[in-house]
Amino acid sequence: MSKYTTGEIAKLCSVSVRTVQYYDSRNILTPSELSEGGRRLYSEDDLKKMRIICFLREAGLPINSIGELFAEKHPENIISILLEQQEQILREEFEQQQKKLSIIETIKRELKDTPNFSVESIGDIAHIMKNKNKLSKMRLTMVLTGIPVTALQWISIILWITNGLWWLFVVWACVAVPWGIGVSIYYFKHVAYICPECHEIFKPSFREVFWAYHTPKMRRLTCPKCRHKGLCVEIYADGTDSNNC
Amino acid sequence: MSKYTTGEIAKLCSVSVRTVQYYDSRNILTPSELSEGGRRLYSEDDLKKMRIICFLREAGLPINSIGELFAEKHPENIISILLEQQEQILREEFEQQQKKLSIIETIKRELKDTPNFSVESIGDIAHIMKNKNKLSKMRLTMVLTGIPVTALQWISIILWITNGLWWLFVVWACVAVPWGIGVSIYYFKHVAYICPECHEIFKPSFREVFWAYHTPKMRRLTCPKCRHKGLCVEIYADGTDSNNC
DNA sequence: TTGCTCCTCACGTCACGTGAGGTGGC
DNA sequence: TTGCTCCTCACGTCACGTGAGGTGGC
Repeated sequence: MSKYTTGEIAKLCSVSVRTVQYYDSRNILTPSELSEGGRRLYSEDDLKKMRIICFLREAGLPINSIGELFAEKHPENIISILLEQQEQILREEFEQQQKKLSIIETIKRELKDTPNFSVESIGDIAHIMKNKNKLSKMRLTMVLTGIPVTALQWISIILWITNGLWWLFVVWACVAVPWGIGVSIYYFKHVAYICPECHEIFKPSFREVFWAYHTPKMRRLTCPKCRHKGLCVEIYADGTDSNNC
Repeated sequence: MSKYTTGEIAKLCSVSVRTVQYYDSRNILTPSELSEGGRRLYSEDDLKKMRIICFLREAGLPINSIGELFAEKHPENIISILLEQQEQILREEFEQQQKKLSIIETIKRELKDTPNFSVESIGDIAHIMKNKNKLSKMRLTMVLTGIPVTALQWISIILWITNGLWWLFVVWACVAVPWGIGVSIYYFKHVAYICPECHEIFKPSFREVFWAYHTPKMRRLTCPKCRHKGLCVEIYADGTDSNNC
């Protein structure tokens, strides 16, 4: 029966000598024999065990778990549990990776598109990304509540033209006008804007918002802090004032 | 200008007080003021900076890099480099994740399919996974070299039947027989088998391999160590003997 | 005065890597 | 005898977490 030294085991398993020594100190794999000079001597079975340990480590299992596995009388019983746990952990890490990548991609895109990009712009991106879901949720809700109102509008118009039924249109108007005002105020209360110059987050007056030129995601406003006038990105903001967003 | 304490900054950025203190000690974010009692006081700008730091950390950037970024006079120049690096790292980690997951999936599958699964079986799986590519590469090479031989076979048969051209078939036989023997020996030299009982890796005699019942990936053989007779998984093994595989 | 928050050490995490200084074995 | 390998401390990594024991500020 051939015996292996620390260095031989290390080479055969493609790890460092230090790793083999470390596994001994942690009682993960203790050599089956010691030479008179105190050197570790590993058997063929030790080598096989080491190969299994390295393989499980490649799967990301922590050495403590591997140690427990081998200490167990019936390792078959706990191995499936360990594997399930590990798979769960890996899937969670996977989601984290996706998040990180999406942050990097977003910053890279802004870096390309924004002419005078500064480090502060990253703060703006953070704000936009974090409240993106809330903002689109709110926008979607508005569109959905708008559907019955719009439906009533068309029905009343058609009936007016075809049957001369004018009073339904009046009903619609009585509903639509307060609805429009209410929705606008609600929307206005839940958004804020980021100044591209000084990166201040501010809430302009309702009148300014109402009349300002805008694209789906931006609006031309004047920053109350630096007086810069230009397109400001719209973000979601909880009611009240601009300090708690 | 309002001032924030350590705890307030921590709460606003969803981190621990310890993290805020740690960033100070590492000179990532030092408070712009200290109270008379020696307490950290952060300004509005500090808060903004902290938010950017936390966001970059969410992207997985190491705090040292973030610190260097803010120390730079023109951070715009190095941010894209940092992002590229980080993306590279994430993509590599991603590949690692895939590898780990595939290992776990493979063990789980074997755990289901193998009736008397033991920890040693994991060593077999490691062997099979590691040499899978080499084995399928060798098998593919054999199939590819077989194509011209088979083509010649059919051409010679057809010409014999249609034109009575018998000598081309003789040529084919003179090529095919040595080719068949050569390929078989080559293949035999580059495979070994794993005993499902004692997990020994062994190379049986050519005759036993030749006559044994087999499936695409297994062959019914007798293990030289434990004398168990059963289906053994075929694996790739470099020439010579079974010790260096 | 009483909670609450904050302060600074100082050690722990995880799986080793990296020397330092000394020794075994061919 | 000379390289080479191996041995054991002991500290470093990374971004904090977790007490301990003491103090500031409402």
